[in-house]
This record gives sequence, structure tokens and C-alpha cells, in this order.
Amino acid sequence: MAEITIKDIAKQCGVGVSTVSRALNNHPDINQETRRKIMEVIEETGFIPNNSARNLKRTDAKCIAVLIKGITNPFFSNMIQIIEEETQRNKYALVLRHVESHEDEVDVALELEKEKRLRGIVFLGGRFNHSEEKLAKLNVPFIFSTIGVAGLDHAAKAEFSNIAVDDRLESRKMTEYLISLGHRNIAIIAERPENPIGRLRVEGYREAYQRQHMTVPEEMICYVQEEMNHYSMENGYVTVRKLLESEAGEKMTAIYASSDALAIGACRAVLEAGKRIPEDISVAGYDGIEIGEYYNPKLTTIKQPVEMMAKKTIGLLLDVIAGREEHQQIIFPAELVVRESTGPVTKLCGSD
Amino acid sequence: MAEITIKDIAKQCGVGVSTVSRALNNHPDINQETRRKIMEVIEETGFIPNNSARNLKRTDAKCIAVLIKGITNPFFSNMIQIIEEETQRNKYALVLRHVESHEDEVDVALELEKEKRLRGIVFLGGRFNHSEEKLAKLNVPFIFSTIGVAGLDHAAKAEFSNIAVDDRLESRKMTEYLISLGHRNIAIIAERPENPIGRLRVEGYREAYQRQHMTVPEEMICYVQEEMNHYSMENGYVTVRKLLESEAGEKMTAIYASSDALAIGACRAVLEAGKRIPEDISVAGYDGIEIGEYYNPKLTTIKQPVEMMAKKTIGLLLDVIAGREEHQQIIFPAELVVRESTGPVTKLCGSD
DNA sequence: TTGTACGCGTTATCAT
DNA sequence: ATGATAACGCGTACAA
Repeated sequence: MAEITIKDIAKQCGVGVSTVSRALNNHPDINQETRRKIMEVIEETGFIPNNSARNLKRTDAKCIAVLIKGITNPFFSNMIQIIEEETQRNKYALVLRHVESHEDEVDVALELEKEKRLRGIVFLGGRFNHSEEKLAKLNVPFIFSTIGVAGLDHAAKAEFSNIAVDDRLESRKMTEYLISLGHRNIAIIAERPENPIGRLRVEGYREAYQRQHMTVPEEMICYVQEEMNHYSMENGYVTVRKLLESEAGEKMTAIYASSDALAIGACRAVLEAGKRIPEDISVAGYDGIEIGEYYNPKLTTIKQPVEMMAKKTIGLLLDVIAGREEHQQIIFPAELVVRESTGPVTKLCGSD
Repeated sequence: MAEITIKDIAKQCGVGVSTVSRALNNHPDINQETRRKIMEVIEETGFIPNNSARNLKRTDAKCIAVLIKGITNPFFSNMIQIIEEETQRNKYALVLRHVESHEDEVDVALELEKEKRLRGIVFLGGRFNHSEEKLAKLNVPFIFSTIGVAGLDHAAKAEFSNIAVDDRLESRKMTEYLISLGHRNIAIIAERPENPIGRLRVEGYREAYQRQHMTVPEEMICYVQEEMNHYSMENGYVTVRKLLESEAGEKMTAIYASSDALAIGACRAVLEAGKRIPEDISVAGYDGIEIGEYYNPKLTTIKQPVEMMAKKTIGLLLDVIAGREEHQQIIFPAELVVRESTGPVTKLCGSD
């Protein structure tokens, strides 16, 4: 077995280990000729430096980590791509770590910080419910991106950055738009209230009614099924099918799902019930992912500015690392994109 | 800064470092009382062992890695979930590594093998075009899963395992089905020929015609756009829009896309051209991902048995690691799922 | 420009 | 059951 190490290379080249190390790391003070020779031997032998040993020793690894909770959420795939590009453009190494649902993302971050000598961390997805003490243990700058960090006091917020859209406001925007179309009984399919994002979006929904001095139709507020993936189309489908069988389902003229994936599932349930979209029931989503443009009918949604958000996330993190900036809370405006899945109320029996 | 280490804990507890190590790793020969005390101090201090140091020293890490090329491919998200569950069920640690498009997955594997002391590797996605010499450098068992490994001799195949469906056969199945509906001018949207999977699927398409003693409509064979993500809906959309403007587009009565994502894009292009699915043009996909069931119309597709494949991938890998099994080439049967997006030819001008 | 020797934080081996 | 100490493979200060 005998793993081949830097010593073997040194011996084979008749040089010291440090010279090999210098060759590997492109150190300035090394004879290019000896370097060439060493690299040749490395090539031949197929020697690969051990990263664990490197990380242990190195102090200056320009490396950041992105921790993603819920990789199945299609909203992230776009984000990740841009984050990769941006990180690379800035000559930073990137550790992309998928956090499994049973893991705690901060624990993972703590581990990774030691293991890889990180300079900064991005948290993508998951809920924000971390104790301040735990967060305080992180020794490098970190950012929560596209996570609803609600109800935190300013003191805590100074310890990290936050990139997001105003979920409450955007949610209100969507609801107001639906109301403006004449809808009164708008069902909302929301993330469970334990999730801050879910809560904020429901609050926005409520606000829209309240600002019109209309009573909030509480029976129209539905939550996703706990036991299955919260972002799956299946969840939207199952939830809306149940809804359609209920009393609230009879009255509703519009469905507002708090993610596009849920909305697609909702559409299927509506279609299967023999109703038309949007003639019988309007359906709207949230996120602005690719499928919304391609679905039939095209999905009305709240489009988050993913590209800008991803770029700002990395940009700000690197600025904070470099000491060029302080931690910030940045809210990006999202866009109400009206497409084909929503329309004016036509149902006559809608009002009771 | 002063990173807190195992020595600090030892000092603070008044014990030796080895005792702390034993406590951390749940070693059998340690007094439970001292262990409890040590763990308490660890808890208090927030000490986290450095993984790099651990990996460097450890010899028996029960750990496998899954390398995914093309994480944006929705076909994988399902697979990954099951792989995670299976790995955990077998008490193995899992390193999920996203391989960026400019990286070589075998290089990454080589690095990771040293860094993490891996016991086995799974390759998911990407094309199979690795030199045997390079693969030979991998010292642990590895499996290619859901990757078309075509045209390899048996000698090479004994060095690793392979889990896949018979892309040529399944592709033929789909084409034969479309032909049986009366379609003659079936456009195929395929991965570029450099990709073995793409090639196999086109071969299956050709075979279907040949077995019916019909000439293959070469002008109906389209490849995805090189410059954008090969699995994106956008690619399907752009490709089919171009196709529709061409001469071949006038004649075609069916489109068979070699992934569901492409098929969805194709549908949008067809719809936008004012044609109905399947009345004017039938559209079929390949993969059997979730969106196909929810799209409108529901997508006819070749459904790969993801769950079985994922389970077998991990099962076989662990068996090979344990010496219970030899490397194998396993072909799973896929299923032609007929849904709403395909139907009999109705177009009269179809035959020229 | 190059080589020697030490240390990174941990686990394994060997005493005790 | 526990402690001292030698590795693990590499980077780097220092000496040459």
C-alpha cells in the first residue's frame, strides 16, 4: 500500500523536502530548472499531496465555505453556480458543504472552520434558530443568505451579515395583487410556522387583507405537510388536494404557494380536480425559479434577484474578511412577475 | 487567536492527552467517570477536534465519497437523498463532493482518497472518458453510477463496478413506442455525441427505425446547445425553437428529448409556436424526474428506477469494500411511462 | 538557492 | 485504566 509522500519525491530527486514543497506551491525562490525536474517526477509517480497535512500546517488558505441546507431546493442550484463563479473570480477556494437535515449547520461550520482554516462562511437555507453563544464561537466572518432572519436585535446583527428579500413585504405584494384581481378567498400554502420565512410570508399575507380593512380568512391559511420534503411538488399537490376537499377549498378562487415548487404541485391538484387555471382558480408561487417560465400555464411569482444576491453575498463576505466593510443587513427588492397562472375572479359562487 | 486543542483539555482535566482522545472516540478502555468529566469540560470550552489532524492520523475511517458532476441536474437530487440514507444506515460516513465543470472527477477522487482516507468512491454524472492508468491509481473500490460506460473491454471493467440502465435499449423502446403511434418524423434532442450517454441514446433511436426497415431521418437528429447547461430547460427551449424554424421542424410530429428537463423546455417552445401537445406534436422525455408527473400535460418518459439504483450502488460498493463481492456491471430495467404528452399522429401534412 | 529540523493536532503504541 | 511518546505528511524558519 505504502502511500507515496513528499519525502519519497525528495529522495528520488536527490533534493530536500522543502525544495519539493517549494516546487509544489510555486514558491518564488526556487530554481526553475530544479522545479521542472521535480514536477516531472511528481507527474510520473502520480504523487498527490495530502490535503489533511496541508490544512494542518497552512495558515493562509484563502478559502471560504458555503453550507447548504436542503440541496433539493431548486432555488439554490442557481445561486450555487453564481457563488462558485464569484468565488473563483476572486481567487478564493470554495468548500461547498451539503448539510444533511439531521445535522446542525453551525456545528458543521465550527468543524469545518478548524479543519480547513476557513476565512469566511456562507449559510444558505435552513432556518435561523441558532443561539448567540454558539454563533459567537465562529471565529471568522459569516453571512446568512436568503434566510429570513427575523426578530433579531441590532446587537446580534452586528456580529454577522444577512442578505435577503423582505419576505413580509413581498408576500404582501403578491397578496395585494391577487386581491386587486378581485380575489377574496385566497388560500396560502405556507411553510410551517416554526420556520421564520414561513411566518413572515403569512404575516405579509395577513397585512394585505388588513390594509384593505378586510378580515383575514383564517381558514384559508394552510401549512405544508410536515412529514415530507417541504419544498417538493408532491407536498404542494397533497396539501392542495386536501384543501380542495375541504370547505375552504370550495370557496377559494386563488392559491398562493410560498414556493414555486409547491405552486406546481398545487397546479396539478387543481387541474386534476377538473378546474382551469386561471379561469377557475388562480395559482401563484414564490422564488422565481426556472420551471415557472416553462410550466403550462406560466407561473405568476415573486422573483428573487438570485444573481445579484449571490454576487453581493460573496462580495460582502470578502470585503468583511479584508476589513474593507462592516457587517451589514441587506434587503434586496424582489419582483412581482405576472404571467399566465393568475387572472381576475370569475367564479360567481365565490362570495358567500 | 489561540486555537484550543486536545492538550488544553488534557491540562484542564489533569489527565493525559491520550485519555482525552479515548473519551472523544468512545474508546472501550476508559473509566466512564473520567470520560464524563472530560466530556463536560469539552462541552464547556466548546472544543472541537481538528478533522485534518484526525484524518492524518486515522487509519480506519469508515468513510466513502460520492462525487457529483452536474449538481444542477435534477435527476441527481433524488438519488443523493437515498444514497445519504443508505450510507448512514450502514454506519458509514459520507463525503458528498460537488465536482465543478472545469475539474476532473478522478483527480478530485485521488485527492480526496488521500485527504480523507476513503474506503470507496461513487461517481455520479459526468462522462466516462478516463484513462485506465489514471483510474488504476485509485487504491479503493469505486463505482460509476447512472453513467453510460460504453465500449469498455471486460478487462477494464473488472477494476470497477457500474450501475446503469441500458440507454440504447431504453431509447429504442421510446422511439419504437412513438413509431407505433404512427410517428415517422421524430425529432430527437440529444446530448452532444462526445457524451457516451448521448451517443447511446441516439443509437437506440436509430435502431428503432432500422428494425422496422425504415430509413433513419438523419435531419431529425438535433444536439443540445453547447454553450449552455446541457440539462437546462432553457437548452431544450432554444434548441426546439430553432428546430421549429427549420425544414425538419415543419415535418416533425414528435419530439423525443433525452432528458425530462429538455423535454419541458421543448414543450414550452411547442406551445409558444401555437401548437398543441400531443394533438399537433407529441413530446417525450427521459429520466422520470418529479416534474414530469406535475407538468401540464403530464410527460411521457423513460423512468429510471432511481431508488433501486441508489440502493444497489451503495450496497454493492460496501460489499466490495468488505470483500463480500466482486466488481460487477449491473443493468437495471427502466420503464416506459406513457402519460399525456404523447399521442397518435393526426397531422396530415406529415408525410411528404 | 537549498537542506535540516521542528511543529501543526491528533491517534496509536507501548509502557506503567 | 492511564500517561508518555512516536508517528501521520506537510510547510517553513533557520541555517548553510
